[in-house]
Amino acid sequence: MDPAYSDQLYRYLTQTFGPKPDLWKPFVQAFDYAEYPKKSFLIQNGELENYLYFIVEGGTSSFFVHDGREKCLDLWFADHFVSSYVSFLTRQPSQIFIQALFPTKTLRIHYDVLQEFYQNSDESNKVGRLFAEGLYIARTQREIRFLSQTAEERYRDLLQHQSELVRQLPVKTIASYLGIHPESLSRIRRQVTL
Amino acid sequence: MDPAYSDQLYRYLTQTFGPKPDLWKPFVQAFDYAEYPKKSFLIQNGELENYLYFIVEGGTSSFFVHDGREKCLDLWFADHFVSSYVSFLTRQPSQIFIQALFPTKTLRIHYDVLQEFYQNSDESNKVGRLFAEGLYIARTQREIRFLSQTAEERYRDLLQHQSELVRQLPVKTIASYLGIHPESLSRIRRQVTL
DNA sequence: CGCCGAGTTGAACTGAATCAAGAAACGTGG
DNA sequence: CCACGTTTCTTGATTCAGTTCAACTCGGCG
Repeated sequence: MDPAYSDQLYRYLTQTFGPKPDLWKPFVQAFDYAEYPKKSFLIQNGELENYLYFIVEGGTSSFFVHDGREKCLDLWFADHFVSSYVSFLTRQPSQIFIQALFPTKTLRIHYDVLQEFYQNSDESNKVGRLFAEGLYIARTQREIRFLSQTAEERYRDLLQHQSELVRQLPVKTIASYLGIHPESLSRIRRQVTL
Repeated sequence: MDPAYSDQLYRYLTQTFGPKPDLWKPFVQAFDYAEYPKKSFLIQNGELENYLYFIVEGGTSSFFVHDGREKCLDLWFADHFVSSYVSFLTRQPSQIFIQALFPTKTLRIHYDVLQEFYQNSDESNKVGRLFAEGLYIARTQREIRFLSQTAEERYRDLLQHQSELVRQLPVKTIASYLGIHPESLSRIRRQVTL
């Protein structure tokens, strides 16, 4: 494994959760490298999620399929963690797919290894707590947006705050992230662009 | 304070997070009693959330107001924790209201006191992690339901799994929890009951 | 060159919102 | 304990956002 990847994870952890060299050194060691070609799956519906992935490069979409259409729950890119976290936590089969939107490089840690950290290291539980709290906050904010904004408002906000993302990703992916169908986003784009 | 309330919290913690007498005894001590009349607010929009509440008796609705209509995020009843948790965690003003649906008795712990536990007790971080993970799972499941079911399907499921709740709460509260307006739930009820 | 997935457009449709009005239930004070 | 005013619930008519289905275009790629 390119040690630069480990350094990237180490830096991310230090910046996000504080400098804890005694924890981060063994923690980073516990990750192994995994690469996913564009459109390949980190996990599929029905499988058990055994990993928490740190995205070194690339990006992923988390979605489930209903009536043959993809329903996106979130998108994650470099320097973020991704996982079918409900499956990971509950040890139940995943309801969702996670797919690489680009060729994606990850460092991943196995469930059993993370549990060892939680059992043996006090600080790791604090990190786990902060991580889960962050996910909860993100989900709540998204729910508030869905309950209070129209699809067009959500699209305009995305354009304003994540315009690179809108440029790089296909319409169908953006539409799914916004909770609408590609045809609808296509119409919204005509309105908004003109 | 009625010591029975502390016992109830102690029992809940032991059953949910495991028997940890050395942690639970001082932890339960750190809560104080607070009572909320029906329709009173545990917290209002714009205020900073300083408490995490354990509901001893009664129930609450967490909602924000958009275009003059209440948008419910969740309902919590006896033997559960409730808080404007995003405000509590981020120390930013609350976007939401929490209102007592019935006369409601709570034990509540102050933010500063909880932080002391997190700093001084290793196990408390594990509990905080498990708690946040549980909230994240609940939010995710709710988002999946919203993205894959119609309002009528969500109502039927609620009837099936939480019929007492549907009986006890006003239509407008149920409607808000289902993400629709009272007029729409009224129409759905006509369909479903017949 | 031909094909195939991605994006766009149109027309009809649908679930739920909106606005308005009336009926029922509630609680509050006299 | 009743009377009154205020919510709450229901119903109807209309509108609207987004879906559905189908047809067509475009750009890339084998």
